[in-house]
Amino acid sequence: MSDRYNGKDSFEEWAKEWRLEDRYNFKSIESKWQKIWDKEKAYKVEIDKNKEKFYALVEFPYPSGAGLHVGHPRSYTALDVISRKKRMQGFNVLYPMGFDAFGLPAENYAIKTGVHPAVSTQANIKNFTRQLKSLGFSFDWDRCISTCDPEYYKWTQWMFIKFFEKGLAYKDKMAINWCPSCKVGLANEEVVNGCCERCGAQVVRKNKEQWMIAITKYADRLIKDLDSVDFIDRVKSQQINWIGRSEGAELDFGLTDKYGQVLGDKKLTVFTTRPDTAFGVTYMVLAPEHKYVAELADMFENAKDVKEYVDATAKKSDLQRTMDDSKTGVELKGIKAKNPYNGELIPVFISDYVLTGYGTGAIMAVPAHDQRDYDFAKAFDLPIIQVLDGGNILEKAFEEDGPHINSSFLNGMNKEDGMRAAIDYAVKNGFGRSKVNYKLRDWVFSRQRYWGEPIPMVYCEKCGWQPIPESELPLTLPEVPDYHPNDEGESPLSKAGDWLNTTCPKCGGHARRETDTMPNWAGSSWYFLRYCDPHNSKEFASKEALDYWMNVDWYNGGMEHTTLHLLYSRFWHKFLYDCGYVPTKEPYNKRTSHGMILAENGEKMSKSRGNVINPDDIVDAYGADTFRLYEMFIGPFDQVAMWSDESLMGVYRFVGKVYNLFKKVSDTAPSEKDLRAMHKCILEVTERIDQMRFNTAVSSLMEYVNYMSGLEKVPAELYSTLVKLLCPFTPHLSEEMWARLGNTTLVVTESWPKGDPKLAQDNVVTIAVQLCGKMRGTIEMPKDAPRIDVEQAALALENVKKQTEGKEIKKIIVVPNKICNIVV
RNA sequence: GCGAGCGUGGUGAAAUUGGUAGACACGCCAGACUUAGGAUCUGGUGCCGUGAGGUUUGAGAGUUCGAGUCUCUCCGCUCGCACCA
Repeated sequence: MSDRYNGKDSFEEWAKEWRLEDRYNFKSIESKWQKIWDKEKAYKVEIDKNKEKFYALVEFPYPSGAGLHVGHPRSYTALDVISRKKRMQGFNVLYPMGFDAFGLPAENYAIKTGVHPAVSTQANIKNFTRQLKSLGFSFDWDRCISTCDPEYYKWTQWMFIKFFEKGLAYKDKMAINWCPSCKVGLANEEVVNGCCERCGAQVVRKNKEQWMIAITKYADRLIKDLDSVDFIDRVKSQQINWIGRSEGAELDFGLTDKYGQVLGDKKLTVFTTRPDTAFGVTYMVLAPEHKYVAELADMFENAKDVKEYVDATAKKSDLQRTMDDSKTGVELKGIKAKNPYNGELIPVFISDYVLTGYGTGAIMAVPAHDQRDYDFAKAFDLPIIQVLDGGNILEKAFEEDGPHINSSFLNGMNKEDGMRAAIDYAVKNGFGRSKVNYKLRDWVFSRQRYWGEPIPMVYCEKCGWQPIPESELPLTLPEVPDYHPNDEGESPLSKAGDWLNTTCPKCGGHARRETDTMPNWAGSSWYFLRYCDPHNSKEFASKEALDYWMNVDWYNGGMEHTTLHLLYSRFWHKFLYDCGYVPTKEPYNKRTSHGMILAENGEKMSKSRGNVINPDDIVDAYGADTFRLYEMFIGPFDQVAMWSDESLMGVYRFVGKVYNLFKKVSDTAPSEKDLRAMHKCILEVTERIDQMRFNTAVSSLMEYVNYMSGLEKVPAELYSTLVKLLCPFTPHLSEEMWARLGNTTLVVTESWPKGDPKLAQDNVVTIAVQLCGKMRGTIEMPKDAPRIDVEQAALALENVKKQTEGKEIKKIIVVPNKICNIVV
């Protein structure tokens, strides 16, 4: 145990050293205990069925070249505090860390420097690991994983094959979001305001063959099962919003030539949430990309205008298309649509305000009750028929509810009855059906880049797309001559020579490998499962491990992942559940989210602004404990916070105060008042950690320390309780002071103090005295004093006497131990 | 436009959920001490007023013995989605 005694043989010899030294030397203290924890594997965890488990999870970082950001430790420290406290409370705590290691930056770095992504990624992982260890997090490092490790991505590929086998992964040629700067296709979730989430370049449409995963099949369950989990509200509502479920009906409108002659079996199907307004339809609109625009082109009298408009739309970016809300379009002259409710013939237009990807890419326009249709009708001088009573449609569309008018059999009905009647009529007459639509699209899963998981599929002329046999997994990344993607959207893997050619696993004939790779969201969709059993080479995780460790009890991460990683991984997990590979329907019991840390002036920290704070510098100058404690004290955990060097100093002073307080520790017995302060602090800190109110937990500790600073001598019991309560926040300092108190155990494995509410209460209370609700003074009373005593004491106050003189006292309200309010 | 949330000192923020507003910390002011350090310690610090006192939680109203907290109206801010039929 000489490590503990700084190399000295006994406690006494070591004590000689620190009794002289009165400066808080965080450097030697922190490196000393980090070494001891490492050596004793203080945070290693195994399945232990005699203990209740607790699985705490934080989002694993992408190991960027820039290293750790001050934002990372906010989340990591918070769950480290929770994990450490749970451990001290006797739980078997799994708190793992790993690396989400595939991604574009490593590849772009390779293009610039020629360094293989695997090499730079490994170097970055090493640096991140060093940084994380320097902060004293209680991760079980034996479980560290990396998504770019073939032993890991073998299972990512295996799961992709399961998606394919179940028909949920399919290849489709479709218009996708293309980032011309990253030269890569993007999922809908990766497009923010029409721009690439990663680089900010404007996204364009590109027709490409893509692997897709049918997340929309799970849309309803992804909404419904939110009821069974404890996620903060803004996460739930954002996910529900993103999935965008809306109920309505699909209606088929017949198509005719301009004389009303029916065009064979061509039907124009639309989705609407208000089929009950069908009597107000005065025209139809197709998205310019709608297949009928090409199929019926011969019939258009103004084919040239139509083509011009279609071409012009194709050139517009999504952003341009949504920014401009003036309504443009072209009538398809030569055809008409027939309203199945009243048989009327109405004109058909194309316009870019109708989106190709939502519903059927065609709408029935009800200008009286939809502002967009209204604007279009005004621009093209089309009739507007009001079918819901109310508003003033001379000015604008009436979008609220009112009784039906001008609507034949619907007249007089409210919305609910009208909807039912309209759909019943459509079903009976065979031109419609009720239908649920989602904003959520299937997941575009192909990336035309090198540094990702190869998609384990081959194409055979005879057999089509085939998965490679399981025995060939992992399909490792081949070497390529260069990492440049090209503008045609071909992956660097298309230059991989021999690797491309293989045999078809079905017929044995020639086959060619898929050259696209998976998105970086693939590996992170199931990493929490691998942590349960990270070294298993036969399964992605054993049933025993999954049964014991799942679910994740508490998952903290950024809001920016709500409609990306968090949604994808819930979907992925549900799929594995359906296949019988995981025991639970949802992966995470509880989800919380931390606020961002901004620079001192409230701006985002960024390299270009030059205002980035490097955790290494803070640890070097003030120590990990101060850094951790400061990040917990900086403000409400779920809100944005501004970095402040001056506030950091305040916390540093506090930590020094705790260190110096040790010199006053003595064998004296604690007084009743001392115990009150102690138990109050225990109760507050315990409760506040559970509620993630870390900033107020820290202020409780500060009050407790201020109390002790006022004492001549500090009873050892008070100080050792402080050391334990501080342990989740400042584990190094706590460990050192615990040892100096003469203990030979590790404080991180000690038990959490128990607070006694009875001992925390004072037997004298201060009661506020009010006159008509206004504060007039306070009185000291024994706790739970009888009402009559309180009233008398209150009335006896000088101030009260003066102001009640000659007035009638109507009533006196006494709130026990708090308030006495006299009403005159 | 739709959805979620917020508004309290010079600053970051507390407030046991309807019961002494401003805990804790930063900053500032005054003082002490010094082997001048990123010091440390003591006291003060919402605003107006020398004072007694008055006043105060974005603005206004309401409920209540009592409102930062509940209700309504308005103003302002943040985040997410957004021509989603």
